Amino acid sequence: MPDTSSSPHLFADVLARVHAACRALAAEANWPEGIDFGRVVVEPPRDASHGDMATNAAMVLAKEAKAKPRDLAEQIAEKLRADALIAKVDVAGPGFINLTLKPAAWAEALRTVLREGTDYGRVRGGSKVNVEYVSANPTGPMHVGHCRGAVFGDALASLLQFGGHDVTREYYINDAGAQVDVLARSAFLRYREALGEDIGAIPEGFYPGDYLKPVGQALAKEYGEKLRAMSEAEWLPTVRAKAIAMMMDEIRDDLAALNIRHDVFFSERSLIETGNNKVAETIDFLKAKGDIYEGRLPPPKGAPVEDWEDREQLLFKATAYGDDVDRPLIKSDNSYTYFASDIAYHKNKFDRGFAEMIDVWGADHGGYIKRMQAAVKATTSGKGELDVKIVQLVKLLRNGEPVKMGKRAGNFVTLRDVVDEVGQDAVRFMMLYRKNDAVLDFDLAKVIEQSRDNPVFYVQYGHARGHSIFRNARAEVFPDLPDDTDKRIAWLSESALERLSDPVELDLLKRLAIYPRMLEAAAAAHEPHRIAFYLYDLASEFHALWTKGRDLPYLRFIINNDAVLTKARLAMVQGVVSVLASGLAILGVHAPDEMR
RNA sequence: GCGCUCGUAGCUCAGCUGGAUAGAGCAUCGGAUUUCGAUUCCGAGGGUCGGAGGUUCGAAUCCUUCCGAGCGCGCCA
Repeated sequence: MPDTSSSPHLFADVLARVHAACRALAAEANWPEGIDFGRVVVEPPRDASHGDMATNAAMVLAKEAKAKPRDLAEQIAEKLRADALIAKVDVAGPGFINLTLKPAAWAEALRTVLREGTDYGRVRGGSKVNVEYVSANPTGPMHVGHCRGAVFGDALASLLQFGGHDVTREYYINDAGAQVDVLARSAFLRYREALGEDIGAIPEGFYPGDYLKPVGQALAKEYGEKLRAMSEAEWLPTVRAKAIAMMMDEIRDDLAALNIRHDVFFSERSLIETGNNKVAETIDFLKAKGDIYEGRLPPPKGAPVEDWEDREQLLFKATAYGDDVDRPLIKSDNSYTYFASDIAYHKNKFDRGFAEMIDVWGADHGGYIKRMQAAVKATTSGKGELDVKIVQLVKLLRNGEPVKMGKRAGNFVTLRDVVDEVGQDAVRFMMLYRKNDAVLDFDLAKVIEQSRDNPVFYVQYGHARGHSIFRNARAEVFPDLPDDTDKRIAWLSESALERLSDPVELDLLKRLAIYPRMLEAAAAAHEPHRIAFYLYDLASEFHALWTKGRDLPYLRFIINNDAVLTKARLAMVQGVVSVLASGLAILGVHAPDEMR
């Protein structure tokens, strides 16, 4: 259980009070033992006129308490009326209990924001989680297609970290299959080219991209003519290792352009090292459990396979764990299938202490989920849990028109091209401003527009506007308002927050109070996009309040002849600024002090 | 043929793991704005939540079944 006591927030607090009321009632009315309060929630009602919060306690508990929901609601409501934090309790509809809090509760919520600063909403003491993302093949630079999974995985990792988990960010390097041999042969061509040989057009079946030229040059510089004299079997391991190392450097650079850094780069090849063959070990392990057998598979349906050969082969009993068909582990050439090493890899994660694993994959790998989850179940005896997050395709547009593929680096737009054109912040925010499993349109022209159309700008501008207000306040009212964030917060925490009483101000405070609850839900669901939407809403509410000050001068943040009120409002602005900065930090997007 | 994902306003999408009268942004229409520093703000119209059944106090959400779209479908990673 995560320890939430270090970060009390209003919704958790009220939920605890509702629980207490129910428990008291349970004792009085002799409810059966062991009633589960887990389904009781406290949430903001859809319609604000119902109050500040609503709970479904009576409806959820009615059956077990053997009471009618309405009656039970009345009894719980009666208990809650005695609560010092709660101003009004109503029972409505089928048995909702609507709560209206005393205004002081919202001031207190703001005080919590200021006190906790960048830790507001943070939870401590959670479990170990492994998030594996990107894992692009080391056969070339990253292209736009990789971008979304990279950003998503990174933000999810940050979100879980903020939610108290001990997170490891991991990259699985597919450096063992046939593809990296093709890479090696392609690099060898470039090596011969670097030695002055005319290699002509790159033949079919090789990687044609210019990005392998530096590899060839590096090989020429390091080995001179030596490799050329060798047979392929002799030079291949050397060339392959060099090419993979250089590709991984390039990929790391690409990721750094998005401010993404992994903790662990795990090599697939390391799993099948002679003398320490984890794949063989894993297969033996599953054999001992009876999850592996020699058998035949029916030919695949759908698209016909020309060279289908019916043969006896080593199969993993995936169907015993929810998959549709058993899966082969060894190819006809006696090497392991990708799946076989992937089983060993995930078992290895579990053995390293990760009972919770998250993999981020592209949409084209959707068909692979069941078998991988089956494998995790089998290798961990059900103790390990794998959640696979699929990120859908990104459609790259410019002013609504699909972007033609460039030919600079092969036949794709590189991740670097996109980051260079629109910037890291726009890429990161927009990749997260959509549910991960929905197709995303990414318009290169729109994301750098400075308007409300562009949520990146809109949210960042909210943060900048807050700072603009501080600058003005310093010039007009409080020359000693500190510039340093921590000092400013300390300075503002002495404000008369009870002066914040206008309904629109209270709405803003309520929005701030929800932040920890939103984070909790987003972390539990593995859905970082909720943060992006929350931030947009918060910024929107803040901008609206700012504009209101034009028509209604008494709502301006800076009131020249009322320093006390001004200070309270600056405290509120600070609350907004803090939360915007916090949320943007989790998404990995900068929170600028001014827009340029 | 099978599996996975998705289907919500004219368009692009949210909808807090089952809650009350389904929400934003574009676009359309109507207003406000010589600004604490913008590129804003307020309001209106617009919906059979793909269709049909079911589960229960209650369904966009869960189940079944159709329809439609995308992805995938032995030894490719």
